Amino acid sequence: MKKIMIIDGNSIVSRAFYGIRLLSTKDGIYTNALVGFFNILLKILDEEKPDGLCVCFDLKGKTFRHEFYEEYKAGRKETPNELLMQIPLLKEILDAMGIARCEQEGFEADDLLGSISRACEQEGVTAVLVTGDRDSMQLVGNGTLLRYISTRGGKTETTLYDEWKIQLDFGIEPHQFVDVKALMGDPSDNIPGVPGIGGKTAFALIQQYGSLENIYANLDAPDMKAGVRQKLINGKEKAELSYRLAKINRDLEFGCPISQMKISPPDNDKLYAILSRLEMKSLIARLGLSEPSTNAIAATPTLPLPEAEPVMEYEKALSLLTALSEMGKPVALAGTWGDNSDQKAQWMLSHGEKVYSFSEADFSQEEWAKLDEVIFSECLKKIVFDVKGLYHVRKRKGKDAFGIVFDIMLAGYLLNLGQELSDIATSADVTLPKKAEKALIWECASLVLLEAPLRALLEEQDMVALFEEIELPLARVMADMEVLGFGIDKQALAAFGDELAEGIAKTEAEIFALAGHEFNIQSPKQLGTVLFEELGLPVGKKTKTGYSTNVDVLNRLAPYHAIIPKILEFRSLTKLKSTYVDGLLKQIAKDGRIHSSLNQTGTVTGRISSSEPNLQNIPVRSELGSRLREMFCAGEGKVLIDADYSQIELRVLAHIADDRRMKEAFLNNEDIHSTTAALVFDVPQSEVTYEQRSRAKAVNFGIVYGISDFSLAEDIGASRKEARWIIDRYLDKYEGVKAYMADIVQYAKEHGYVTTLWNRRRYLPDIQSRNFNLRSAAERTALNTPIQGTAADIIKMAMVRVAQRLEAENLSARLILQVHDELIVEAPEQEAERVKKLLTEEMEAAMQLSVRLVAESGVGKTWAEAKG
DNA sequence: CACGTCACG
DNA sequence: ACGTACGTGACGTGT
Repeated sequence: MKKIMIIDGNSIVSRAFYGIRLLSTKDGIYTNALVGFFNILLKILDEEKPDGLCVCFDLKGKTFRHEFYEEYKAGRKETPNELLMQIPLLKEILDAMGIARCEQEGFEADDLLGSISRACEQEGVTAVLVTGDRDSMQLVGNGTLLRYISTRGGKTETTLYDEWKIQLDFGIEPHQFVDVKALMGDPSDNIPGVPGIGGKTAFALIQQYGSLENIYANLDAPDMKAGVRQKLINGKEKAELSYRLAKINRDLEFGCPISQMKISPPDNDKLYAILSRLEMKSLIARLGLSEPSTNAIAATPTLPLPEAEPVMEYEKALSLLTALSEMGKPVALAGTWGDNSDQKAQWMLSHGEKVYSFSEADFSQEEWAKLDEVIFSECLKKIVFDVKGLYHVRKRKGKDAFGIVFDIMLAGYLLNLGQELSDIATSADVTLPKKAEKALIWECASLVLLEAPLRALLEEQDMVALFEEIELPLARVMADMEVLGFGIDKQALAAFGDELAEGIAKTEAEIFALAGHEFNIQSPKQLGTVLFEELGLPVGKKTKTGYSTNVDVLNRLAPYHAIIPKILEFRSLTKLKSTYVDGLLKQIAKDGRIHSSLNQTGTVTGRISSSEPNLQNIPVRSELGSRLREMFCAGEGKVLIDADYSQIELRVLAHIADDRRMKEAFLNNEDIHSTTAALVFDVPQSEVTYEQRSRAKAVNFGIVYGISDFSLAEDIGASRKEARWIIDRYLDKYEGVKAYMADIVQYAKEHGYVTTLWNRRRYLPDIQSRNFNLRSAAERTALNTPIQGTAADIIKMAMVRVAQRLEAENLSARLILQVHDELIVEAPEQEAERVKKLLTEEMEAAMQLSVRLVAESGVGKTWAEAKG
């Protein structure tokens, strides 16, 4: 046997349990953890294709508890009975499947994993540990790999760790996890750690000093913070104890020889009986149990990983690159580079059969410069993973990259296949070579295998234009935007922060006076106690954990007590200070600007998202908050040009729904909310009241989101009946919209997905659900996604067009930010008028709809001014 | 780490 | 009869 997979049964089954909502058979046997466990197991078996398999369990007296042990629950979180009951069933199924189990009285699953993998290392067998527990990271190395399982939003994600990946993700060696845990402790494992030292400090200390021992040997080091030093001194004993507790025992007799971990054929009849009793039909089908001759979990041969062929001779390298360019078929490109410019680069290229490796170290400076130029030239067509990341790498070196024709990450995003290379391959049914230590060769070999199948899928789903005309060129534009960043007036921002701090102190004092004592206003729990128990205010909404104290609730309470407006004021002030002033100050880079990250593959609708910091949610609606936009400014001698689409989502709706009245309103340049009010309330356009217009506006928004009378009533402060009447009137007047709402839901039910005008696709599995809530949410999504997503397509197209025109016209103005329906360009003052015109033109021409797209623009030194 | 809250489109 | 609008990201609290 060459490779064995060792599964932490307890960890995986509990991940599965919490990842899937409670399911039960008609006899009331819970099965969700079982279903989830086998989904995960089959998925990773398929990916890893090991020769042997073993599932470990710990036996720590965790058996079924009767209800009179209820008091247990009051304290620590105990494993719920619904999960415990499924564990014996799991073992039964594993036995029937012929999968080895390993459990030793008094041993933790961790120790079993550690000891079995140690035995594998001694026998030269690769051990792949499968667990959702970070503690096992310490076991990685010497041929032991770890597949870390996490569940996010019901989806299972797996990450394969070797030493290299651990170093990359955590910045430490695998064995140093013991030292880190000794410092930070782990309450769930009763490991105390050093009091006052959390994860961040622990990792930083170990990264700096290497080990616990070395930290204590260097307590007097000048860069050791005094507070940390004191905590370390006080907690020395606890640290040493924690170290012993955290270290996984790898020398246990686990009483189950590795040779017996071979996967044996399942007992068809027995397995069939158990699974049908548990109503796990899809597993029966996946295991091919109706036909006992087939065995779906048997290992199938896997692709060999090619050896990398180093190209070290300059002439040979050049002729090889020329040959690859002339082949006409794109080649995969993967590489490593240092963050420090003095580190040598290594690039790998592959056309499918071989992987060629080019190391900077093998060439003279001149030779390498030439090779670098050829590799990144337009003639050599390349497939990469994360093209935006590549542009950044190149920029850091002062270089560019041309000829990138395919990005597996972007294709995986558009095709809804997942974020990581191996997820994408699995979802696209492409077999990759086994992932080995040689990560770069693997990546390069995998990229080239994925290109053709993904391109075929893009063609099949009519997304080639979206990919080639929007997303791929957009990646370059976004990379430029990230590098440019947004200028900010640090002094003004800090001064605003001081102003807020004064206001906060004053408001806080007033609140304490009104409440009669001090408390933490920022704690919803404490605030709830003060408002609803001490002051006896009427309880409106409740949350899962207590009283709701959100804005809506507080606004309703405003008439009852003078403390309420003060709390609202406090909330808005602290929000501004902590999230915006303090948050933004922390993010100002050395160049005095803010460089947020723009994520091209993060949203389900096709929008871009912004983070660290998020510049897409800078306040604008409140007067005080919008002062922040005065701090966002253009550089010396430059101005900002801001343009936003007017009513883009409703225009898209008018087009998609092909609604006669709505299109007419836009063609006549009418105020859409007034028109809607006039139609719904049956008054002449000129006599629409403020109140009517504002209600109509809420309905227009509501329609785009997939309205319900309840929520509309909530929003406009009307009765549910009244809201119902308004919606009905609306849909009678806008017949096209009414038909669209029915049609799109029908479409989603038939196809399982909805699309935008550029064929961006979103799958809606819940549209078939028998659960009313899930189904309704999916129906609203079916309504909203084509609208929001098409608007996203349009502004992305506009960004590409704007960037291309700026370049074509030799202007030095550049896009610096996008906020969903708004683009911000920074330009030298003398370019302002030209750019303003160009910007609105390109935004309006980005897509031809049956109604005009309209963009409105402004120019100013600050964001506030430009938007005004 | 989950939750509540709130900022934006 | 159901429970209640789409999509994001950041912060602070508390388990």
